[in-house]
Amino acid sequence: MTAPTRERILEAAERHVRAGGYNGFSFRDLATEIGIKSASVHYHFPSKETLVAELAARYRERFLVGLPAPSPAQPALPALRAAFRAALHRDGLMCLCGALANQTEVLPPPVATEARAFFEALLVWLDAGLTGSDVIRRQTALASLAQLEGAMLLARTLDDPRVFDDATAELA
Amino acid sequence: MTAPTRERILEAAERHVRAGGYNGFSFRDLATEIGIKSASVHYHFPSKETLVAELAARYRERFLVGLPAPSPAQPALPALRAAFRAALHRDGLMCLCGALANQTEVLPPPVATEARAFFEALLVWLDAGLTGSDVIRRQTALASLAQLEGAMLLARTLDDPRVFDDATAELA
DNA sequence: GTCTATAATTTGATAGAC
DNA sequence: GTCTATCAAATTATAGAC
Repeated sequence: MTAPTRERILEAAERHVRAGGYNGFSFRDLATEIGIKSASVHYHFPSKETLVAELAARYRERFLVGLPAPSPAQPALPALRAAFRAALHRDGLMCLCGALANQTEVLPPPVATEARAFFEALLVWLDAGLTGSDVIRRQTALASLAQLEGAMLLARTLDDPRVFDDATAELA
Repeated sequence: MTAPTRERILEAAERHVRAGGYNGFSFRDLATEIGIKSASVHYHFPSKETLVAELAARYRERFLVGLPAPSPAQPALPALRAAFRAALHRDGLMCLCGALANQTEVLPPPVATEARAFFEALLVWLDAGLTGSDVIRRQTALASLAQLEGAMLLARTLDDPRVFDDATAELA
């Protein structure tokens, strides 16, 4: 009942990126953790760049699938807050794309592109679920997304998940 | 009129950490940039851990000195927003402690401690400048700090400094 | 204070056997 | 698919000459 190796690699890599960013782990770390050799990791993913780019794309897709369709019955901000909260509370780690976004300058371009796409997708989703003028919707979307990512960051540094709840109470 | 070597090392290191976090640069990078050898960097700072911990402490002290004393005439939130905005616009980089906070798990403990102290100090400063009940002041302080750090992160990933202004317009 | 030289380890990656 | 073996480069750090 163990997941296929490729999947276990992605899971281990996700934990590591969310904990320490792109440069915070090695192929050997992943290999040791799942009980294989680093050469076997390279069999599944030719390079680190490839692995993390796929990881970020997968994270974005899954995150978006988990969001409800925008509707008056399901206000956008509480729904997005719940999604971020779940990501933090499930394993106490940063948002994967937030962890990457923080180091844009040292990321391989394909990885930076994927991380950026996560935020652009969320801004589009938010815009569709908000009301008001173009300017107001844009500012609200950016402000909310900033607050959610920042709240995860604070909760991580201060090592207290309740910090997230307090920092985003107004969005609930 | 060139700054002393020790100071130039700190400046180069600050740029690198703010761009790519703790693992995003090496002593050789710093050395090459300022025109010396990496062994000379070790003369000024025995280890990378020492260098970055001092860097974070210095960043915190300077940041706090740049903030006005809390007073009714100088509302806290716009003042803090201006300070973060200046840090971003001066060189288009992340907050140093935000860049570190994002990788708490892989930081040497002394560095993680310094990064954390930055946020604790700002929360104390904010609390003194806000009004309302204990709970309200705490939530407002956390929410504002989260929004400011997140806005810097978004501005970096989306590569557009105006994103910060839009994401924090309500704090002005 | 800065250099050359170098040690010890880690890293991303490849070749080829099984 | 996974392994052993290995590589070239990079990284943190030290010793000792100048």
